[in-house]
Amino acid sequence: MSRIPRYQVIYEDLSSQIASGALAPEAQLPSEADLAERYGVSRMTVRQAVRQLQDEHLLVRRRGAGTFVTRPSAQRRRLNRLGSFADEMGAEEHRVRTELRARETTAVPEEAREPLGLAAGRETIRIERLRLIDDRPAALQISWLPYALVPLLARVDLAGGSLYRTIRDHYGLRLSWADMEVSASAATAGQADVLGVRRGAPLIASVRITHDPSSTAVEYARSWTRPEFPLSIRLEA
Amino acid sequence: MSRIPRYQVIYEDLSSQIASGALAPEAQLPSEADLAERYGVSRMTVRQAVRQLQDEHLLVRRRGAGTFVTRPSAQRRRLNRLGSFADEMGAEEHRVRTELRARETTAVPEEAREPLGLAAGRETIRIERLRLIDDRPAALQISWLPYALVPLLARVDLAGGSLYRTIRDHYGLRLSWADMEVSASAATAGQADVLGVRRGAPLIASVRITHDPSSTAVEYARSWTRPEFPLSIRLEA
DNA sequence: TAGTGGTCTAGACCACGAG
DNA sequence: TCGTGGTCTAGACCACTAT
Repeated sequence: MSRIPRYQVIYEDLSSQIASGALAPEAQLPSEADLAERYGVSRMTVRQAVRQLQDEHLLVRRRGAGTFVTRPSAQRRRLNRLGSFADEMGAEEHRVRTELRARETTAVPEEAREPLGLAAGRETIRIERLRLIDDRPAALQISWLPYALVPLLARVDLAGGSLYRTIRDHYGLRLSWADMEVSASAATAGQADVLGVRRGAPLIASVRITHDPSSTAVEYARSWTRPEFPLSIRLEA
Repeated sequence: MSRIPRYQVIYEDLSSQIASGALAPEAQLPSEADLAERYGVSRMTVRQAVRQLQDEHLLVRRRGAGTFVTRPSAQRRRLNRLGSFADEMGAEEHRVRTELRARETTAVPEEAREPLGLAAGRETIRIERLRLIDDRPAALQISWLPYALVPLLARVDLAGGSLYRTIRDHYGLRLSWADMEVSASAATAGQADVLGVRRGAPLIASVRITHDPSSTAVEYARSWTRPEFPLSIRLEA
């Protein structure tokens, strides 16, 4: 008795056919009715698999015409995905190192109260990290996580600096989406010292609130990044 | 005979109930079976409406528990989609005005040559605009477009400052995607003067290369934005 | 006109969460 | 245990595209 949904099986089959090239870019898929017959399911089930692939921009449906594999240019790796710092910085090309500067239990700071949905005085885990790229200081990050969601995180080993992997492996928390605000600020004396820039030098300043699949806020994070390490975003129409 | 799908009607009804507060944040919706009965449709139709709202993070479904209204998160300059400046800034809430500071034909600058795929000395249209939000200077933007793609753009009326609409209406160019890099910089004397900040003040600095559906680069643009107008990005896992 | 995807029905059984 | 959302069926008619 398989516990895997049928549409998921179909999704993975079509997905791997696209990845392997068996279904080439621009190629037309069999009609939904055909696919339903081949997989021995109803058309609605096929549609659920196809919709998932459409959401990932691997397939395009054209009413009256058919379903087609998208051109590879549109399949390019999304730079706008929620990922670890190493992912974002392109860890393939550069050596990313993390220096843990502080990890402690503190009352939730004012600025994080509302985003995290915590009452004043509630405890959080505060984690301050310096990110280095090719041994050069690149970004200072401070995260606050509700203590109730990640108890004892202050004592857990942070796997290679990846907070996301740690809370997934230790607490089963999956991170699903984040709202991020990006601005600019002048380096304070403390930031300047840590990041190796002059006081008042411009930094990329950002605030991020990360949520789990049920939209519970899991992390409030601020970061300051040297301008030589810009953020890359791909925007689609 | 209505040509609007029923799930769309349900979607809009629920959507406006959420917007008006009739369905408050954290509130539980009636069950899918209930909604189906109320709207006089089958459950699958209700699910289609709810899925759409879930995709937009307005609702959260929890298996075994119910469907709930999401807590709202601040809406700022949304950057997930390629759109006009007014779109990004949320033109409903704020008055966005554009001051055209320069429009001329010039040789392609060095920095834009490779992104636009132009040989040295080729001509471009250069457009410099100041964006004001509620009459306060917010961003300085300079765009270069290959002359060959938009001949005589220097003389065409720029509809309310929307370059995108103008080149679509006059040249049939549709913009499909853009790569953007966001960083920070210190205001030069000229930028400081135009934007009303002190020289050396931090600004959000970005570079964007916009493409048409066939991936031809249509625009190379730099902009400097005051930090009170941060960019907002939603990241998905 | 033939074939495609878009919408929709009226059921069904199952997995999960809360009390 | 009971109510919820998750999955799935076997049909149907419609809107649209290509020929």
